[in-house]
Amino acid sequence: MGRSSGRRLGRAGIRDVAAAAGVSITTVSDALNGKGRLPDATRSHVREVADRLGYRPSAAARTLRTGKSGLIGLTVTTYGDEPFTFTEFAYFAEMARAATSAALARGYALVILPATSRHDVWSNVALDGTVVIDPADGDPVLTELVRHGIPVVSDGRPGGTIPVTGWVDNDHEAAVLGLLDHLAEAGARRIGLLTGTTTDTYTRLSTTAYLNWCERVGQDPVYESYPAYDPRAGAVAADRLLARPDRPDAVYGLFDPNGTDLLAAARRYGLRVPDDLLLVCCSESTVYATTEPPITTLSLKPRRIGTAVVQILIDAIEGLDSTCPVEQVIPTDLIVRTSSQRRSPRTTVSPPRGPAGD
Amino acid sequence: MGRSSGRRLGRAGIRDVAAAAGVSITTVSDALNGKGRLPDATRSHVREVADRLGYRPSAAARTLRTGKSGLIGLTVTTYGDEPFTFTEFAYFAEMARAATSAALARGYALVILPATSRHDVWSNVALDGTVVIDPADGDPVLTELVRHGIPVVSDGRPGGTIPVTGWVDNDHEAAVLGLLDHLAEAGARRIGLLTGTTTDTYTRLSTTAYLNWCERVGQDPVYESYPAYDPRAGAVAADRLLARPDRPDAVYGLFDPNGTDLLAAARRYGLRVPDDLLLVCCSESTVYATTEPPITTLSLKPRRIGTAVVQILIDAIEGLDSTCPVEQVIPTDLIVRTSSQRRSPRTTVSPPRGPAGD
DNA sequence: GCCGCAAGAAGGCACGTTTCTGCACGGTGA
DNA sequence: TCACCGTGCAGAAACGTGCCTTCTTGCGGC
Repeated sequence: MGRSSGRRLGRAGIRDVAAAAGVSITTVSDALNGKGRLPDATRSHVREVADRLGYRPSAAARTLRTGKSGLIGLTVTTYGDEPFTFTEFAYFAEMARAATSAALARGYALVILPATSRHDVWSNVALDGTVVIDPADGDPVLTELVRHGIPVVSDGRPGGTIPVTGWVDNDHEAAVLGLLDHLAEAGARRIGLLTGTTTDTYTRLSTTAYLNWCERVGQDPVYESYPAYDPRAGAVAADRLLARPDRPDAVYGLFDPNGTDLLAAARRYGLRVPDDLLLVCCSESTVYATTEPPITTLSLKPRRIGTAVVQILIDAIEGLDSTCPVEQVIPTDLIVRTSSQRRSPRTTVSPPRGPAGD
Repeated sequence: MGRSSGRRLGRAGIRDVAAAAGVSITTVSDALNGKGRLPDATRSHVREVADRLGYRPSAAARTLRTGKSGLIGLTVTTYGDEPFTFTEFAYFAEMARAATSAALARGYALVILPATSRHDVWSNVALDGTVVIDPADGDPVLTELVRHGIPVVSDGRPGGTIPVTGWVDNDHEAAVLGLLDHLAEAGARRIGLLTGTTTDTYTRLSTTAYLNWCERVGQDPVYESYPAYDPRAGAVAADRLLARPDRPDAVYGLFDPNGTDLLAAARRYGLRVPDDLLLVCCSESTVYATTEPPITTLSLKPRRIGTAVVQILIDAIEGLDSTCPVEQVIPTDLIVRTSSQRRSPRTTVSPPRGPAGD
């Protein structure tokens, strides 16, 4: 007795609402959650009293009771001890935005958790599931999560043999092949690649696709690698690539800032784009629409990926999943701009061998 | 009896650890949390057993008991129904990164919550405090939070008279005045402004500072406004500004993409930068270091802001706060590049610096 | 020999919710 | 009249911690 109305330390609890409405706790719970069998009169009465008291159910108590927190972890890759990746701001921002939006629409919220967080931080938040961006081979965090039975959906194919709930990814191989074909069609004779030294799946798949393409068309690979997390190293690598004796007449840069870096390097060597050098880079940034010249970009469609990842994850959380892991491939989008469009009318380059389409 | 070892439905609980270690629940709790008076032998024994069982304390139960969740909300402004702001990707990413890092270092995690979320989503997550980015005048969400006694620290001065826990902001007025002085010193006679139609504090303060400066030096204001959330409108507005009969010979753009937009517009009108037009824009993006020419930017130091906001908030949460609201002003940083230097003595192309620097 | 003291550990309540179970009651068919 | 059933609601058991209180025990001082 003294408790329900006497303890006014914190916010109003469900007991206070029950007392004020003259009903039981059960009735309040049922009325507010739309459960049980109650006449509409009781329902509205309870709701009104709850509103009047400013009652908000305790998320912690509800989570404890139901086992569902409504929280989804968003694990971002880290370089050093800093979260996020340096080179893909626009990708991450777009992806996170879409994921946040999609989660919210289904009543979930996202918790940002860098992959390097120690276990105590992870265990300090009740997660219904986790989105992992670009999981590393045998990621210990990922293993731990799966071992604890928490649904995990990754952006990018998981490296090891970890039984993940599902993943969403682009077909990086097809994207690179199509892009290289596009450059060849525009007249490129020797296409170079600006790639990374990191071992993530995206870099690996893209690079091998490039090497395969080179082998198929009989071109010697021309590429430079640099640690993608170091923004300054990108400019240096771009410079190296264009300084080579076997300088390419077209370049594809795997990372977001490569476009401006390559453009600056080209300028430094007096190369005109696209006349002397064709340029494409993978980026979600809109600045490439207004550079001089505008640069052709490959978009990985982060918004579609972010949305798909969250949908799959929440389906799994709510038990709507199929038993087998859900794998979804999102098509990429090559936004063709001036930098990859040949200027001279037509140089007949024998098309290597059109496997698909013309 | 049957309960502790019989119920193997979920993860191991504190009871299981107590049973396996042959001690009481209290002892386990004390041993793992470093409380109570226990000999080191018991402590290490309990820890070992807990590790062996893979015990993770339930975050929900702990939150329910202690009233602390270790979660901090990160409220981002929304345009339409999409979270985040379109125009400030780099700022937001940097700020969020720093905030995440700072929070993590103190054992907290960040929850992304768009400002337009309805109340039920907010109440579904237990927050110890909230960071609000760029609060709007009389923001209902902000009011609600403060009314519920949740500590709130904002990035940017809060608009209304809401008794917020604290805020961190730049001195936008000083920044703009210094920047305009810099342009005037570089030889600008008529400085234009590319500003926004939104009513947020940043836009308002910067614009009035510009108008004040104009009045002080006796220059007619020359500015164009556009809805900052529409990326395409920026290019149009930049064009309008340079198409005016009273065309400025220097322009400051308030938003991130203004640099490339203005550069493109200048090119369109045959204006050379910086010879015919001096250019500065507010941006955290590194692309402006490698544009042609490199563009002078005003950095708002989002990393310092993000860190400061989180520190103030956590201090308040943990009761280390002073009673009065904490206000902290972060100095801005004008990164002078070619675009705002008149009569550059000679355009020496410097090779890119090595990654280690010197 | 008894009392006080302190270390070590256990008992049990409370946090606020959900939900299972079950009671009271009025109407209805047999 | 009685058994039966559906409706409207209440009691109380969890959920898994943290922590306040209490109990036991060994031991030294008077």
